[in-house]
Amino acid sequence: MTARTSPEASRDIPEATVARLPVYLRALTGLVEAGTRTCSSEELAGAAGVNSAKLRKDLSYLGSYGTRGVGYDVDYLRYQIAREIGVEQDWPVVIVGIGNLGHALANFSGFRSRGFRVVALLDADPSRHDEVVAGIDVRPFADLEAIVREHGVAIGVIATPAVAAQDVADRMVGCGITSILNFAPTVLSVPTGVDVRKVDLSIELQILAYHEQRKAQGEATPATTGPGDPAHHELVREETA
Amino acid sequence: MTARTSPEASRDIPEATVARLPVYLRALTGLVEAGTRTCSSEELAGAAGVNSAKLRKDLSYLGSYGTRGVGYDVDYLRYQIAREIGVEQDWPVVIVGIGNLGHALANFSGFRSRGFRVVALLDADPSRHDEVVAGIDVRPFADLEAIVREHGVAIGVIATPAVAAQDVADRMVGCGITSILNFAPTVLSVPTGVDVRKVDLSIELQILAYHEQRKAQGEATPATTGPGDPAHHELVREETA
DNA sequence: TAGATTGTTAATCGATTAACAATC
DNA sequence: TAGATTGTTAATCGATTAACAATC
Repeated sequence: MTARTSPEASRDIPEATVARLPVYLRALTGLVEAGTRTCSSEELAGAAGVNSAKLRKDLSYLGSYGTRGVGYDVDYLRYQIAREIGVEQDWPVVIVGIGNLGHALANFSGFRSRGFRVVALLDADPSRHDEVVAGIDVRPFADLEAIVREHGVAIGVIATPAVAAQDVADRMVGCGITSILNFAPTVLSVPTGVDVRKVDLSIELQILAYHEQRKAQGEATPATTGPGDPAHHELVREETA
Repeated sequence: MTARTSPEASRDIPEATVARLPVYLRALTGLVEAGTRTCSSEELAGAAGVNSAKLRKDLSYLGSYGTRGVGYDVDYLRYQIAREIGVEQDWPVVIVGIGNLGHALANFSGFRSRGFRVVALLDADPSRHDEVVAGIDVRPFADLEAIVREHGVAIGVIATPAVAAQDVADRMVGCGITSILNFAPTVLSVPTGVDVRKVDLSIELQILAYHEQRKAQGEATPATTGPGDPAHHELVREETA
């Protein structure tokens, strides 16, 4: 791997901070594109949607990349965060399951610009092996091992139906993949040392529904109204105004 | 809204617990479908991918729905959690932005079974207004207000490009939507009282990349290897085995 | 009654935040 | 020097976990 420039600074970054670094990176990229050379923690925090105390605390885990009284050099800080995350280099990824969602993921242009390169699309369904999606051939799932070996893939994306996901994960782990992004609505079981992150549409919506329900409860509650009922809606409107 | 059966039990559920309730709900639905009548916290926790102490603590915020020495009635607990989340009723949602991702979301079958009903697909691009996606007409974005009023929509999904997302959010908020699920890679600014949840592919992958990079650092580090390099891959494989 | 399992307590851990000394 | 802003401290808050009394 690339030589480390600041070997000790990167130890033990809290997980909550790690999850925000990509947000800061994106905000900084926006500032670079807007031609901004320098920014304060206040400005950057605003762009990232956090408060400035949290931002400064987060950045302090990486090192001291700002200048007191001045702020941060946008481009320099962007580079340092990208390096810390590890996206100065390109990570090869495979996507398994080329249904509607797999199509959308394969066509997602943000991959390339943000440190990732889709090296293969795999699907178990032979009828999809003729397709070319986003300029990439869809290949049989059986090719997984060969592709992972050939490209040194460490990150896999699962976009299959729920029933297939555990099998796909097992095969991925079996051939050396140690990070999985799972879009299938299942709990995956993987050995220690393998990271799984989950993106789940229903869960996100249900979390919103929970809070929405409670907002509605805070209002006057005519027994006959509810979400989906136009009368209910007017109440929501008042609360928001 | 529907009358509350246990008015005091649902106050102040911690956010971390709220985020896990949908996971428990899904696990319970799986158990119901498998014909399981009763389960212990240990079993349910296993199915949900958490430890049993956390599960019991979480459930304790809802009330006492288990029986000591016996466990939980699967169907009864499933109902109580669904009611608590608010998905015993159907929430009408609109999806704005019918590109690749919007297509995938519109076709996502889990909506219906999990408490949501897509009542409209909207897109600003007139060339898409002929399309029918998942049996639903794609309509002009200008119809948003009328649709929200007609169906009492409280939850909106944004699947547009990043540049359009803030405008879409403003319009949604303006016509009474108070919960937004945002797939566009932008920080949305919304007034207090409006909930936004964000799903961001690049961020998830970058979080994985960070950990992946650190796994690689723990190994022997021949200066010339890195991810994407087959030699590197063999090292990853050893760590996982 | 004996065994099993919940619901709760209390200790621990991690994350957030405001305040401010350091310093440009 | 005076004003601005970082990096850090310390207090607070929230989440996790193990242990166990309650009780079926």
